[in-house]
Amino acid sequence: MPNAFVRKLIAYAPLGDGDVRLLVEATGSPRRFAAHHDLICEGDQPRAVFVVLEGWACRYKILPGGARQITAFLMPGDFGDIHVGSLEEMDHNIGTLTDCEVAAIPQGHMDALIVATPDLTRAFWRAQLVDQSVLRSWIVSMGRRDAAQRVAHLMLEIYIRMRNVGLASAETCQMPLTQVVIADALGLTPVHINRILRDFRERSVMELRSGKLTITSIRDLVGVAEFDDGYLHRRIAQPSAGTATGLGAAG
Amino acid sequence: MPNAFVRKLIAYAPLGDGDVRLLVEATGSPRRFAAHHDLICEGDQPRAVFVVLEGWACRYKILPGGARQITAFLMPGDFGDIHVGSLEEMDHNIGTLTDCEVAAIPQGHMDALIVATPDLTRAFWRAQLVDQSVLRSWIVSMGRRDAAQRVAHLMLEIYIRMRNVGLASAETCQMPLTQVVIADALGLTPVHINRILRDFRERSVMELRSGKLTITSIRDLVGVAEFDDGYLHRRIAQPSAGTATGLGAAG
DNA sequence: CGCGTTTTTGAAGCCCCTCAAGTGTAGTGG
DNA sequence: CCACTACACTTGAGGGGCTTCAAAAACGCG
Repeated sequence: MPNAFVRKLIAYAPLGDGDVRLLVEATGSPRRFAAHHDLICEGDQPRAVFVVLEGWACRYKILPGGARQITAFLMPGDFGDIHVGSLEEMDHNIGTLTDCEVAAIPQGHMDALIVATPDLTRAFWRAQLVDQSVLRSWIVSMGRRDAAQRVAHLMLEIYIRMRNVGLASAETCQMPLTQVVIADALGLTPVHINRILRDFRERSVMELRSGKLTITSIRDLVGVAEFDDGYLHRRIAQPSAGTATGLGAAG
Repeated sequence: MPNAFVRKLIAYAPLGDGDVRLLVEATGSPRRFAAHHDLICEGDQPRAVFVVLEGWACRYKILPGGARQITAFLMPGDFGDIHVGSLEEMDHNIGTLTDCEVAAIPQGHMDALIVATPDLTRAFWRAQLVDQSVLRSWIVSMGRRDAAQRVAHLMLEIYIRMRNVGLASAETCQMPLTQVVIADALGLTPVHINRILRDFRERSVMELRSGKLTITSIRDLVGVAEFDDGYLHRRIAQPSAGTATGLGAAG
């Protein structure tokens, strides 16, 4: 079974054995990091593209008051900006949330990998577009969704992303985020996250327990999150069913 | 004087006459659009990369309840995703906010333009990284800054971006956004935006009047926005002065 | 001048925050 | 096996920032 990096990219474009071998070679010397370790900090000069093979990491910024805002989760298979080497310095931090296995692909190697074959090129481009789509989706959540909707939306996003790399079963997946981390991602307080989760648990919508997400009622969760919202306002209706939770990127 | 597209890209990498000619040719047949016109909608298949030469546009999503969230402003010189053609359909809308002059570069042409010369490649890559940086910056604002900070931060971002394409003077720039638009970008209500602006006006911090932004006290505005925040938490302090407002991307 | 859009202001209410304390739960060492 | 510690989770009470609702004033444009 190929690693999560390969599995993620295959979801964006069909990759031949040669392509897969290139990807595996590029991530051939991963390193292990403990939880809460910064891989790279604001102001550092980036030299390589990080690829998370195991565990969870995140992008985040710290504000003067000490508040933290997480801007993205990096789950198995996820990687940093493919062209990050053309920046003089990082404008945010990337740190592990759990114990991680991380490979660092030097920028020069990455540049070659992207154009190695047309399939790989397209896979990387799509991955990049999906990442941006998720960023926009987060902005929409923070701007126009209340706390319950944000939590529901994030949980669905995570569940689908985990499923896309083969790390989710029908109703559950690993979800090692603490309530503090969820709060820092959604722009809320841990206290309020706790109340939302209690409500979801009592209403049998979803449950977060000992690092595992269990979706009790996918219908209710999608309903709360208005997860299918984008489709409602299209000029041309798409009658295809099941697209709401089948997307590569979260709505 | 070259168009805003050229001016923006030159800010990211030095471009020779040949490069400039390629860019001017690519945007040679712009079209005019009235304000409040959708250039492309959610669900549409993208075929070209839009380049805003004059006027303002924005990316936005509409939620089931009818609420709008703007996820990015496209000012003169700004353009859409350079690889958007590898997506089957748009997941958000792009619409004009004012009368606009917009060029559409077909995806195939764009693919060639990006790799035409190393300088152009780097300019496009950096522009893309800055766009993502701005997206992350918006997430930070929505998550961890209060209303006054968000307004101040957005105004500074816009002012600097306008200055980068030569469209700002020492203290002012055109800013044709209504308070409703600002509210839809910051995840607030127009009523509250109005109160924030009144407060800034009364405290002689900044003023928004008849489509023009006037920064009365850049010091106060930077202070309110905590615009320099990122630098405070670097591992290695950078003693260089004046970087706070000299960045290509807003903090 | 007349009309639509934008801006402005007030009053009341709710969502989420802040502060504070208490309850698990896992790991460690005696 | 049980203290002890550290961390995460849980719950309550009170307050504040922003929203909602409503209406009037000002602006821009034919």
